[in-house]
Amino acid sequence: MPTILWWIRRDLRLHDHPALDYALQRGRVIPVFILDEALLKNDAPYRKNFLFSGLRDLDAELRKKGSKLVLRRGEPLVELYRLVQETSADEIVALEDYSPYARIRDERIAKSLPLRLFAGETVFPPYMVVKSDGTPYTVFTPFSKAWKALPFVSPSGLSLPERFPSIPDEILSFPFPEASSPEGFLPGETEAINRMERFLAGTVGQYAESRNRLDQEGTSMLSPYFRFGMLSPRMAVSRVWKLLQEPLLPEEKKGCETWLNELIWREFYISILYHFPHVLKMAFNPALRAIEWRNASNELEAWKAGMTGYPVVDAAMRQLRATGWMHNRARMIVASFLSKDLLINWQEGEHWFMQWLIDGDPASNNGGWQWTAGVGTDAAPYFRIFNPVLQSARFDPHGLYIRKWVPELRNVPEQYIHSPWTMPVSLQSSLGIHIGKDYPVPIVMHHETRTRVLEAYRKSQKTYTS
DNA sequence: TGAAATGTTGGGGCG
DNA sequence: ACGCCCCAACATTTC
Repeated sequence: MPTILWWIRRDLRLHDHPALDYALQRGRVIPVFILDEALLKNDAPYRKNFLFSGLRDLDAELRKKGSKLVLRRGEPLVELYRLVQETSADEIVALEDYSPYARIRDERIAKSLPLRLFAGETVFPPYMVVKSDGTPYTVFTPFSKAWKALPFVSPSGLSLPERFPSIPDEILSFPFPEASSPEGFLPGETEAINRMERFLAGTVGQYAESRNRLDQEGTSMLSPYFRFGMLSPRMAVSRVWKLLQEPLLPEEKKGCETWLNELIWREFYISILYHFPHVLKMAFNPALRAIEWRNASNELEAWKAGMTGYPVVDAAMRQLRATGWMHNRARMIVASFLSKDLLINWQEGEHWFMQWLIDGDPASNNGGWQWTAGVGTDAAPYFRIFNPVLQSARFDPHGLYIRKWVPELRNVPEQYIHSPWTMPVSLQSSLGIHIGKDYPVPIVMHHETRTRVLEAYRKSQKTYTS
């Protein structure tokens, strides 16, 4: 009976897993995770904690079935080579990982070891969703049309065996690193599936509207689970397709379609990064690569710390630091503020998000930043500039989100909560909140920065065309 | 998956 | 009654 190493990377699940299904059918499965030493450095603490506690959860699930997760540390190629020798494995299976780093790594490994890859990070692999001439889509709407036209196959529903093959004790396995899962995000596929079912049973009905509300829990909050493959995207799409076939209120139908679209956006950006890996280094739009970004480290620091003087921006940036998560609408607002109002290179924000986001993923994060900065594929036109005060009033009408994350403004009346610097001094005194002392004066004025950024973008375009 | 600037319309106050 | 002005409300265009 052949021995097969199941190399786990960003697919911490047992359900709907083509590589695992294959391995279980073919022989004795040894689940392995290889901890790259680079991962142990002191960055991305929330994401790392979520991953580590996710590994523990997966190990616990495997132990219930008589197996376990073998944890190794070091260079993947070296460790896999050793493992193949130790276990006399015949084959290594894994899910395709489409990030540039992973593709290079896997290609190298496949040259010297029997590595067999299966699709599963996305519903459709990025090389499948292409135009008839084979070139990739760079605009979302045609991409999503082509995506929806591809033949969708629901997860096989293969039931997993009660018992997995046991793992011989002599296989070296490191102890799991200490980690506690970030607040609000229990790790693991059971939690992921429960969350999705709760979402589909309720919230999705108002999703089209409520997903934008900063003061409500209107989003699915599933991103960390997709990030680590604790939830299969194909499973999610299968569930939402099924729901769409049931009789639904117009609002519910709209909610389901909007959520499906979000799942397709995820695949769109995975596809963009797959076909255009250079977007990690520069703007997708060549005409906007020559923008003269401001070098304003004090303003960048104020943005990072949530001390810009714009309550909605500060609330969001503090939420990120405190929890590792930020509401999607808030991500757009703070990204627009950094790139447009402060005219600071969006890549600074991209890196900061990767450092702190529990769901940080190069494809979605880069895609989102390029979109907001207006320099990416199918990007918001660069002159589409968010007014942080209007966004705040529209999506946090009573200032509840602000009050939660910027407690020094807790008692500011609704009328002034989005722009506290407009409070009369007498009111500031009676509330005991002095703008400039207890909470910052805005570091820039939006109406002034608008013209500045428009000029900078225009200049880059002009340089490019001439 | 905007917002600001500019243009148009129509009702009401008023001489 | 009529024209004029103001301005809010809405529409269009511009960035």
